[in-house]
Amino acid sequence: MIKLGKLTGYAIVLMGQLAKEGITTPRSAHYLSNKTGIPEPTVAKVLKILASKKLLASVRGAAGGYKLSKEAEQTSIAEIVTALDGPIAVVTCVNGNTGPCAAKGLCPVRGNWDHLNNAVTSAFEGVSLANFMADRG
Amino acid sequence: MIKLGKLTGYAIVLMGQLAKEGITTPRSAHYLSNKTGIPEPTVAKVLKILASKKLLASVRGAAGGYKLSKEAEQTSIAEIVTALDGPIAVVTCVNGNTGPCAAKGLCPVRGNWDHLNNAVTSAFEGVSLANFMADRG
DNA sequence: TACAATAAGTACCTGATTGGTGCTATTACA
DNA sequence: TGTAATAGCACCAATCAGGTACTTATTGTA
Repeated sequence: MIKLGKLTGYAIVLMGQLAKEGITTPRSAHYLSNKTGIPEPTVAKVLKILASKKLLASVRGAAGGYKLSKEAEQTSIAEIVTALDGPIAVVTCVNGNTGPCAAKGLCPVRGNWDHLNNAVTSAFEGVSLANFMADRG
Repeated sequence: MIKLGKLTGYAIVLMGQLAKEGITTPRSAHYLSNKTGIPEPTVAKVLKILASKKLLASVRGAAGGYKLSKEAEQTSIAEIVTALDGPIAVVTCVNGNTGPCAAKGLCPVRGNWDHLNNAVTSAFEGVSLANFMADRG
């Protein structure tokens, strides 16, 4: 189904929420859980990952929380996806990964996966978080 | 990881092999297994699926097998992916699917997934099986 | 100085998805 | 009539992702 992980979906939703709220004051996991309906432990997990990848800035201690580390226009969906699901790769045997591909020498299309991979990657890079928020009533 | 299913990878490899061999005589699952290194039962399964989706034409009986139902130029990767992994959808809550999205009313980016989805879909549609075979030594 | 609120980090459990296998029926050719 | 091949099931097993819990670290406030 080519689907992204659920967590990636949550990440986009959460960052979308933060984009709406602005980047002034940090928001806690508890607050964002209420706002989005995503279970709090899961929200916390996603936010931690995003913070570790520098997509969110964290403020520790009482009255702390998370906020966007840059404007919504500057953040591409590709960055969020990469943070959650790792590098965008449609098949496991793309370049570099020599081990598990049993059909190494036989694969008649070997080396051409990159072509497809780049197409998908640029599709994600072409959409920013701000694009996501744009045409909404 | 945005990855396609393994079977989808096999499918592209197998169709690539058939493209190389031409569409004259049918090739058996046994033969294709030898050629590609993919285990025979798995090859059989993938070919069955591709045939049921009309991407391959099957010939039953002795000396039977599978061949491409159309030229490699006419077959997009999107068709193969759709046959194996179902419709291309990056998240489960894209339009129509109302049930499982718990954040229905809350989701701040609701309705904008299509944007992303279309980008990915056209990326797959833009690559044909022939493209895959093209620049190979 | 103590306490409360909150993020950071780690580890684990569980359930769904998917890859893989096997069996039986059916078809066609020699 | 026997053999070679696909068709169509149903089933098993393993991997992986989602979710949860627990502990530690940090900061503001009383």
